[in-house]
Amino acid sequence: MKIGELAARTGVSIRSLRYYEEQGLLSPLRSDNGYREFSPLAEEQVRTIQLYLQLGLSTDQIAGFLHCVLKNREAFCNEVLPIYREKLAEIDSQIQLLQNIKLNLEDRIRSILDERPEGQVEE
Amino acid sequence: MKIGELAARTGVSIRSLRYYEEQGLLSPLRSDNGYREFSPLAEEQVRTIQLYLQLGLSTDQIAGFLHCVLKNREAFCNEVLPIYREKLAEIDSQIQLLQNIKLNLEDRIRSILDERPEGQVEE
DNA sequence: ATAAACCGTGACATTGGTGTGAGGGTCAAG
DNA sequence: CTTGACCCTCACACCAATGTCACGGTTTAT
Repeated sequence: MKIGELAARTGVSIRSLRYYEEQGLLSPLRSDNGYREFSPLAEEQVRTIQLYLQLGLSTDQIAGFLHCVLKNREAFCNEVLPIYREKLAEIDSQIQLLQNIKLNLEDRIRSILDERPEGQVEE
Repeated sequence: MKIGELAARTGVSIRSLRYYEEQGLLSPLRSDNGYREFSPLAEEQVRTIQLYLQLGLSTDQIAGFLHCVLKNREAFCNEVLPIYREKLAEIDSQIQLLQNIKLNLEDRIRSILDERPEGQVEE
């Protein structure tokens, strides 16, 4: 199938599909006229890529194990687990950072409300 | 004081101080030779800017109320509260997103460990 | 044969605070 | 007068996936 059809089937933009190829995540054949020709398997492949992107992995990381997970169960691809763990640690520290900011903001909001029960003043 | 001294006092890079000026957060005078001349008050001003940046506010948002909060208590600056609330909502949704990814990652890690108690396989 | 709907590549914009380097003034001390 | 430590502006790089032009070739249907 051509790129437009793949885009329609997956909901992923043509631009992104071309980018995935550039990053080594897709390897469509080329027709004589230069058009990309995707196998039917590409559809699932794209959904898999999207799934990993939504986990916050980079195309670089995905490229490292995509080949394997398309053929095997994830558990058989040794690249995956360390990347998941690394990502999890990263997420945890981001959450921590955001929680701290959140507490800080809540404090400050409370202070303002305490100090100014209803009256307001302009600059 | 000149920019180098302000940078040394606050720990903020010269580059950043110039950027703050560009964003309207600092308005140093200029000496005859073109050098920026900061008042002693600038030191506290920079610390205040840093504080807001660490809350995740943009220079644009900070510019909207910095003038006021430097002269009054935050509670008297009406711009502040809505921005805090907006930021808080944003933070909450980011945390939510990260929590979802975290749960997803933990599930997937668990699946892999369940499925592969110890044996590994190469690609 | 012509228009509409595809496809191709290349390249710049986005986000936003900061790093970094080029190229060039200013000024104080030796 | 020279050296070194300041200062100035301008401008590109970064991160990374995606949007969006421009410009041009191909295919399909009328």
